[in-house]
Amino acid sequence: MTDIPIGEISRRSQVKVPTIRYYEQIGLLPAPPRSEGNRRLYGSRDLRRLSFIRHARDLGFEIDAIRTLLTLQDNPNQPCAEADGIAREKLAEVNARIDSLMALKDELEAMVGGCEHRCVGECRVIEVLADHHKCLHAEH
Amino acid sequence: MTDIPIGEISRRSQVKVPTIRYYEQIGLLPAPPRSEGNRRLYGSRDLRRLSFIRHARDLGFEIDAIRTLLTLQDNPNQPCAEADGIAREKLAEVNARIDSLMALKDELEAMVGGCEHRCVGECRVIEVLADHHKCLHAEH
DNA sequence: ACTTGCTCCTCTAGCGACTAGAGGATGCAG
DNA sequence: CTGCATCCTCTAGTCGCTAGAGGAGCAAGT
Repeated sequence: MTDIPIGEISRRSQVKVPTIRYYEQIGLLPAPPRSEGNRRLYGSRDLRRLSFIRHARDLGFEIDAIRTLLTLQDNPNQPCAEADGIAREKLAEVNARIDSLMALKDELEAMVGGCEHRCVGECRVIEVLADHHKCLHAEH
Repeated sequence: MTDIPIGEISRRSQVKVPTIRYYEQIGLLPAPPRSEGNRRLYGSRDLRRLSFIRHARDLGFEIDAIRTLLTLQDNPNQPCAEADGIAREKLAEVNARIDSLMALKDELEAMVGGCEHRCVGECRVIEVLADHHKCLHAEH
């Protein structure tokens, strides 16, 4: 499992080629050795690291948080309070985002449902956007 | 309700001063007349437009969609199918985002709950991120 | 008249996390 | 040996702002 070219590691990790190069550039992925023809050659360690990154990105972790997580992963003898903290923070963030999206969903549903499809002058979508008091939720 | 300076219209519309200037720059808000001392002077029409924009942004509409919505608002004699369509699209998007955030929430909760807080070597947070098969949801 | 302190002006550069494209080198199959 | 896929580096663009420099205008107090 060694000497994997960038295209193949891209396919296997589901991370696009330019993104992999970008990760190298910002120091998230170590620069791999090169072939005689100057091509990057990756190993299975890199594949694991890339999959880790991709998975964490999918879950909405920011690059900086991932950087911390990767450092933790590299020295496994430390207490994991920090990793746990990062995940907890993310969880709180996700919950907040769900809440506001649910409110938004209600509002959009009311907009779409309430419109009689005649002309813009009477359109509820436009009306609601123009006049905040027509909102279901007053918070925002 | 005329000759409102940028700071006041910012306070009233809840849109930050640089953002208002940015909206002018990208042609979302018309350039207002200026005072002798070259200061922007807004009217209540601008206030309504800015509130509309802000509200739509809060609801997650992109600038381009808002541009369309504003054009529609400016000519109220057209059928509103387009505005309705934009709102419907947004609704579908929001629903999709809620779904994926709910999945994410489950996953994060399992991570956080499952960790025994000893050291990184045994941390479930790191483990789950490193190994996709430990996920609750296989889709991503 | 002068100073203080606030608001405003323009301009440029930066953010995050990529993505797109130019222009060229390498590698491999037929 | 000819195509074509893959790779390289480099720069610039995306979106929706945000930050900061450096300066001008304005209103109130002394």
